[in-house]
Amino acid sequence: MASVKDVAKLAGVSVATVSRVLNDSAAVSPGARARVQAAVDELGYRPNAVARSLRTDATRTIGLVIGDILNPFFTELARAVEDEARTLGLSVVIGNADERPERQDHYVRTLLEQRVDGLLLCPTAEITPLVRDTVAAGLPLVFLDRTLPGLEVPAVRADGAAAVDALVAHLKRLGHRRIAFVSGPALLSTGRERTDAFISALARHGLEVRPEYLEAGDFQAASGRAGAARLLELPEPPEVIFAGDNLMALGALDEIRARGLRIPGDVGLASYDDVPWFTHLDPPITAIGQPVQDLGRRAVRALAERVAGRPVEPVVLQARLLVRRSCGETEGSG
Amino acid sequence: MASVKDVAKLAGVSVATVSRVLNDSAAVSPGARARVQAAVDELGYRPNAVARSLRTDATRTIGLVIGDILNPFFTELARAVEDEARTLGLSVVIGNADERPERQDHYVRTLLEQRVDGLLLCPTAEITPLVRDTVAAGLPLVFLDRTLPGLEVPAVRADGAAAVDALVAHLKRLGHRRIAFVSGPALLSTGRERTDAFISALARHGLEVRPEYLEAGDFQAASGRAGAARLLELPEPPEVIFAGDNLMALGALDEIRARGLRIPGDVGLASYDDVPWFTHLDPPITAIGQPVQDLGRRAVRALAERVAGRPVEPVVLQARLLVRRSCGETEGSG
DNA sequence: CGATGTGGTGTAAACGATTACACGATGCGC
DNA sequence: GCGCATCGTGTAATCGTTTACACCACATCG
Repeated sequence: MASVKDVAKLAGVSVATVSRVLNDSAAVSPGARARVQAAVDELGYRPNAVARSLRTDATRTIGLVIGDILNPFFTELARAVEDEARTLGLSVVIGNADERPERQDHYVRTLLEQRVDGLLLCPTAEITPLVRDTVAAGLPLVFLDRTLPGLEVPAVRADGAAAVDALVAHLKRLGHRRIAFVSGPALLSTGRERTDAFISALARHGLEVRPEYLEAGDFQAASGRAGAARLLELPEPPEVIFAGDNLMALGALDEIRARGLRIPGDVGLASYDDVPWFTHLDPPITAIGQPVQDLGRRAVRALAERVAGRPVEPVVLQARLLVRRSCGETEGSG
Repeated sequence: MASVKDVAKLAGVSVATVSRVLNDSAAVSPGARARVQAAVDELGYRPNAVARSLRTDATRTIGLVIGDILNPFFTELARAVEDEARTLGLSVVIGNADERPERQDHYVRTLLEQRVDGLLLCPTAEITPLVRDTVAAGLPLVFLDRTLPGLEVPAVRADGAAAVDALVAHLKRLGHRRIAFVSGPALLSTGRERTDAFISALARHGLEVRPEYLEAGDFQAASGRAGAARLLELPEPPEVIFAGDNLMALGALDEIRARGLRIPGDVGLASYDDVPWFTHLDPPITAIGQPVQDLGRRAVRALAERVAGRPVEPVVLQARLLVRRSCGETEGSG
């Protein structure tokens, strides 16, 4: 593959001039510029980003470590990150942690070795030594969707407390009193926050918080199904099951269907996180939607600021309730 | 960030020895090895992959350019590719072409500059000059899912002819005669193949191929919806709509629902490509499933072979029919 | 007319790793 | 004790860029 030396030779100039033409970094005479361009075209020269990165100590690449690439929430998030990065001229290397801390660390390590300019991390579980070291080493880092307490790292996330409150209000209006929640892992900030939001929303609306209506899941479909099964076998089963993420909602849906129960007639279903196919189910699933596009874009911009050495504030966007028909019909909508 | 020089100084050896310890590339005395290890740990040294790549002319990174990251088929494919690559110690940089040739080329260009060791490409539309040049330049390349005719590039893909035939047989057995197909773009090999398979399956089963039952779509949901709308407004609408991919099936589903029609009572629906939520719909959607995991894994292995300089044969796996209930009940299953 | 820019260019030193080559110290066979 | 292989090590070149620095030619200004 042709190098700047080859281009220089063919154009009859020095490598410095070639580099100057390629980067517009200094004045070059029109003649030299034209000859360099011609040589570049003739040789099909492509700058070697590896060499450039070594010299400039910048890769124009960021890393994105997500929780689970098969979770449509993260897929959409990755897509948004890519889009924004591309407009900024950055490449994105995606690592799929598969919700496993050791795999998260694997990718963080690899990305570190690849010398990404910055890292977008959706942390899996608690702080690992590697993450702590990375922060300490001063690599530009931004948490996305999830945060880790006690680290000086800005986070870009969505707050769902108001939306959860609106959901509980909606359910109460429909006459429901017995509402169950299948939570995410307490190790994850999103897991904790959603549970807290649910509990305080119940309290605020004067509904009883029954411990047996709190099922612990792990953001995967199987746990949603298992949680739903336990809830539905309670002597007094809940009127509505609220799942802490879309995968657990899917699991709960399976279990409800497998038992031959009807939604919302026999039991209502709601989900944290909205995914496209929720609207295609019968009935469509009531969900709490996060501004995923914005989350991704803002995270990239925040990281770019950090890479440029500027301080950034945490970003908190608002999730919102999307009322559909899976918890019962609202007057006027059926 | 610490470099080999720092490690060498701290360990009291030369950089060559450090490198030898790190790569196990030659005999090193136990004492020196231990001192190097200690220095590495103390400094938290991480090798700079950028420098290493420059010197060794290998990045241990492959590129993957997919058609549309929001299409669950490609998401799953990307996941499989990542998994296999990881076991081989390779990193994957994903580019999302969004089904746009210019965006595909953008990523190919970037990946070329990043000097990936090889490229997995799900080509969007016809051969672009860049792709032709890339092949000519000798970069290890493997086509995945889709192929481009006339290029000396091995492809890893799934053949669906038998599955489409089985689908038509299944539909015929259920008493259906009027079967419509919403095709993918004829520019894509997968679009063409599926249409051909459909037409010859009809012929083989003695069913009429009616031109008005062939709707041209583009693998996106909107075109599936539009195609279904036109089909359903025909004087003699089809008994079953077979969509050329999962997104168009989604669009068709929307249109069918919007018209208040029942599946399969009023019209049947089948889809090429299976996605997890098909089984969660009511009724579950009959689909043709591709061995996505295998496709991804085989593609990575084929590319690794090419990178190693060994020739590889094209790989053709078989898609298979997954009978569910969206085209009518088979005896014994309802 | 000499001093002082300034525009255009080239030379060579980095960046951080790998590795060819050279070299001294041992061990071994004869 | 000599020759020779082997082991362990260090020096320095190299990969393909960018860029500090030096330089020359020319214009401008007092």
